[in-house]
Amino acid sequence: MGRSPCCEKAHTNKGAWTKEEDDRLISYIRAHGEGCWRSLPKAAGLLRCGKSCRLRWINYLRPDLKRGNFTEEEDELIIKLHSLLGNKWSLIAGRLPGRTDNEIKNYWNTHIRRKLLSRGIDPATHRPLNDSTSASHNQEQQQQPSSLVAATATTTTISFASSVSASASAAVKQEQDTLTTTSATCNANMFVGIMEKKNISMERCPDLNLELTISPPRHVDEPDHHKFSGIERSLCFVCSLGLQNSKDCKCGYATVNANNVNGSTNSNGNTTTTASGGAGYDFLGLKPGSVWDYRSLEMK
DNA sequence: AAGGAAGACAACCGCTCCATC
DNA sequence: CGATGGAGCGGTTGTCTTCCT
Repeated sequence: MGRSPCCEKAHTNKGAWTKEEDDRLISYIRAHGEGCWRSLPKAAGLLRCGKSCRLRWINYLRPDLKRGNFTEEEDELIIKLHSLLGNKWSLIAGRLPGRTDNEIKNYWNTHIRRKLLSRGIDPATHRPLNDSTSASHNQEQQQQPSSLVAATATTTTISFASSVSASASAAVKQEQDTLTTTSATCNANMFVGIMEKKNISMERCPDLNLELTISPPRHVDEPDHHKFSGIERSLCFVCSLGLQNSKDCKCGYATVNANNVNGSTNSNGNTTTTASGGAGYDFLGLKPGSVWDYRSLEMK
């Protein structure tokens, strides 16, 4: 296609940033805000590529960054999220306030990978290293149509490695409780479809129970927009993921919601509606009362 | 004390996604 | 609807530091 380079490499500095460059970048962003990274270097008087400026700001200079060592809780959360999301570092970073994707990626490669290996866990699959079934299991999943995978899945728990800390175990237990005590039926095929659409590989969730029944729990203070035509109903799994306008919606929310939106719809047609107040479920640490908008994970 | 190995992390590169024209 | 460009992401590399012999 032959696109132009993002900057004139001949006239840009590379390598470590100097204090002066940092100061220039900070003061410029303080004055003008983030964005327009391509034009920022020139405007700020920096001999740097726009991408380099963006990276320096996001990974190092941003005022809301949390520096210092990762806590044990953060460790376990990263492991848990990685088992769900794979190498989606930006998504994982979105669940760890003050941490950047680059930081987490580096930390994973230098610390957690080794930590898991020492526990006898494959960092890539989150299954025991000597588990001969894991490889073939994954292979089967890749070869089979998703519907077949769903039909043949028989495990009943979501496994986040075997030797997690007590606190992480409690968190997992809480999520499992949330997942298994809800009412509406999750169509396994639909779930696989969502996972595929969102690029979440089923390989990453090897033990994920595809026969889960899943929905937000019922709550006495359920907001009115969950009561379709005045009748209280549970959201289907698609809607619970924040994909209320999806054609995969099975609960009818999409249809009803088209006429009764409590939020906004962006140019993609993706609703950014969230439930206000009321019911609480905590899938991946969502605030009580929120419907999971997948994009909200990208918090940078 | 010196030098090599390993670890840690900042930064770069190339690709993809998405909005705009 | 395809081309284009900006922004963001994930993989990889480079360099500095620490550890070990």
